[in-house]
Amino acid sequence: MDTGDRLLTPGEVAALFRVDPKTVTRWAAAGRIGSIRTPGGHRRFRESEVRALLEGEGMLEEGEEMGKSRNMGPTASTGPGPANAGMY
Amino acid sequence: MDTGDRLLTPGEVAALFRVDPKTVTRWAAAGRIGSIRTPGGHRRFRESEVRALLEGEGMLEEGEEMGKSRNMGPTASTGPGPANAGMY
DNA sequence: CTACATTCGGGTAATTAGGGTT
DNA sequence: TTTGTCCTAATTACCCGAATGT
Repeated sequence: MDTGDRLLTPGEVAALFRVDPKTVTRWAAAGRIGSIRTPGGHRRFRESEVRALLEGEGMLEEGEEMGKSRNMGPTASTGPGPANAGMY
Repeated sequence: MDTGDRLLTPGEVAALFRVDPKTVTRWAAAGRIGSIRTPGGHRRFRESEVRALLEGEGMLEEGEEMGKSRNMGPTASTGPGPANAGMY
């Protein structure tokens, strides 16, 4: 696996997540995503980390339509579950 | 590989379906539509999947109305079919 | 050096999530 | 069973001027 430590700008990450670049900055400020700062203060993000966040819980299970059984299974957090701090 | 399609916000999908954003959120929670979560917890939907759901009603003719018989037999499937888009 | 786009900061609306109810 | 509306809290989007990167 290529570590792919290519650095992405806030605008690139924002386009991938369909959010505002300012939002990506807030993620970095909140510690939800690692960031590298340039000497001038701008942020850069690792592509590998961004991709991991994108596919973290997107297209895993896709099988349904089989009976409407309310499967109260355990919360299967597949993959690197980011510590959700926002839970009231 | 990279799906490379645009992401839609719940409000966008709700406007396409003429429903409340809350309903779209319920669809995602029920697993009827794939969703990508931002680190902040908000959902984003793939435009290709949404369009497939919007126009996918025409290729399968399933005479199925709103549930009047609440008899959930073994073959009671309320759905147009497995719209699996996960091809890796 | 100038020119342009982007990204800093903060501050304030708009949207979304979640639960419960009709 | 599905959808719509109520609420509160969190997240996100757009506003500005100033600084940074190419």
